[in-house]
Amino acid sequence: MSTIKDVAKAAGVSISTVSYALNNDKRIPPITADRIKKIADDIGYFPSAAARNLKKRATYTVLVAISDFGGPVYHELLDGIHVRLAQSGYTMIVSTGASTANLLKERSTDGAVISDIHITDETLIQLSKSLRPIIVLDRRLKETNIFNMTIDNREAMRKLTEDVLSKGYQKIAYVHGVHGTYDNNTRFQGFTEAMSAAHENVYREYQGNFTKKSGEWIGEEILKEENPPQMLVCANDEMALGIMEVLQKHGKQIPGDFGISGFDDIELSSYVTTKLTSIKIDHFGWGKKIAEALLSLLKDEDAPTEREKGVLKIRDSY
Amino acid sequence: MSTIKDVAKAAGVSISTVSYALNNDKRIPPITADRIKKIADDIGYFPSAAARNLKKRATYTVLVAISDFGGPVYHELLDGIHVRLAQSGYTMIVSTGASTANLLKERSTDGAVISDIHITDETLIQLSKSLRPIIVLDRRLKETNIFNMTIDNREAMRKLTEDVLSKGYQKIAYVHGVHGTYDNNTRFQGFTEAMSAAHENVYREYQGNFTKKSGEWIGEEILKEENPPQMLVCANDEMALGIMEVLQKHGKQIPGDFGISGFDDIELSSYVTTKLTSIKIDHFGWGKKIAEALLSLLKDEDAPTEREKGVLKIRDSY
DNA sequence: GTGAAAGCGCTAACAC
DNA sequence: GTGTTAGCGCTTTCAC
Repeated sequence: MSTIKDVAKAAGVSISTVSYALNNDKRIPPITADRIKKIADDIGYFPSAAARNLKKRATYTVLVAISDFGGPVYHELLDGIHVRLAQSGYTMIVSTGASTANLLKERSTDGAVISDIHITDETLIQLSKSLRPIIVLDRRLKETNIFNMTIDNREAMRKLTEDVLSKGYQKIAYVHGVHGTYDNNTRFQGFTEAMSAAHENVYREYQGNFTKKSGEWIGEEILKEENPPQMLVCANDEMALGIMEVLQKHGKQIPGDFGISGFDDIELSSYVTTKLTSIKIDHFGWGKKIAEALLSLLKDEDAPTEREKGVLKIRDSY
Repeated sequence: MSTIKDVAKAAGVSISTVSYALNNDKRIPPITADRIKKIADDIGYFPSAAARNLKKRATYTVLVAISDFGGPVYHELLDGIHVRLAQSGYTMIVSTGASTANLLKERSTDGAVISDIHITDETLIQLSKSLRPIIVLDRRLKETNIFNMTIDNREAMRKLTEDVLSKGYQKIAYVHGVHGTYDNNTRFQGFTEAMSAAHENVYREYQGNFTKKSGEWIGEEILKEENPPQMLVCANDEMALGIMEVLQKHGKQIPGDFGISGFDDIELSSYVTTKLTSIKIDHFGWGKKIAEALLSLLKDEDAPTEREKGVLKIRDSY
């Protein structure tokens, strides 16, 4: 492993000249610079990130922390963030679980995007004191170095619920995701808002955890009920898909016997026979906006951090 | 942002004592060590990764490079790697595209696991000279610091094809994934081996690219044929699912009019009505083995890098 | 236009 | 048991 010293020696110049040349400093004439670059190349020299980071107190790297690699929603979001970051020469790294805490604490990146409900608010607030800009996607936090970019769940779910209501549905139940999470709370808020406005009572509430499995359990539960709901407004697509699968397997018609709606409009919905009515989020576009905002924050500029809108995709499931 | 100096000053000791205390050096008596740790905590001190990395010439971080965040196969693999790495105090970071090259070049991690066909062999070989252990999952490379851990595609696909043959199928076609990739090549090899052994001709070959969309196109193509194949052995599940969807949508029976098989046994298969016969890979377990091997290599120990076996999951699609 | 040298925040050898 | 100090590989100020 060669260092800048080796290059300097091989080129017969000082290490500072090598540094200037490699960083395209205008003081070095192109001829010299090219010669040095050529030599560096031949030697197989690459600057050490550790040394540069230490000296510059910057890493040109951004961390995106997610709760797991399985979620169907992350794909496009990560792509969106990555694309925009790459344009500006930033490196994006992704982590989960314990790794995330390590990376944040030790300032391995210049900024971070957090979408991992396993990280507590307290940890984040503590960390925000050493790591400058942190954008959170999965909660709302009012803190100096923390910026919020969330999806306008409430508004979207209100619209969806209004649409359900307009179709004449009664006995409308709500299927919760993980209790206490931003996404679940705000989606439920939008739902109740629309229900109250229409003077409708919430017929029943089910407690799921955003997974397809939890949807399946709820589906079984519904099958056993004497007076089941007519309509199931679900906090996300995966649960809706789970419920739908179980109900259909038992001969229920959707729509007909039951109406179902989701949220997120995940790609999976296209693998399924009855197309799910859902809220589509442009995760790729949103990812680009998030990166854009983070880039501004890294330059100490203000950044727009408005809520991302969802659009109602009416299909066949109610 | 506080440094080790601040802690030393606050504790009235030298920076080396702080360093020793924080790294649990036995020379520092527990009382002192605890006092110093407490102070570090109060100050909100965390060691800088950059400084430590530079000094120790190690990062205790491992990179996993994948080709995109969307693939349904990566989820469990990443979880498996992460779990094992975390046990040994290593941090795992994941990257795609341009970011991967940056991280590898600048030695931001101590080792790497590569599953990204966009990275050329040449790049990898060049990089392997500075970054010590690299495990590749998506190709076979014989190079000093590069280790191969691949799935035994050939053997698995041979078994599957033998099973197809034993069911009496004729007019058997193969659906290729991305041309030239390790996975596609070796799966096709296994297929042809079994076919030759049974003195069967390959009825037809279709060229897909591992995506569901490409499966759909192939499905359309098949519908137009006068003498379509009876059986479609696909290089992966996603293409098989795409074909199945199109054929079923046009009233074809599976099995019956067509038999179909996949490879990978992705979770998605469970969203679909006709369960796909496929090769199940224990990606989580494999991930743990990969991490185990990398950990050994990082300690300069030998590592077992045998091929991962797949198991045939016979279900309903042929 | 180029070089000498300081210093980023740590670790660890060595001295006491 | 604790402190002093060199040095990891760079960037950048300041001289020349």
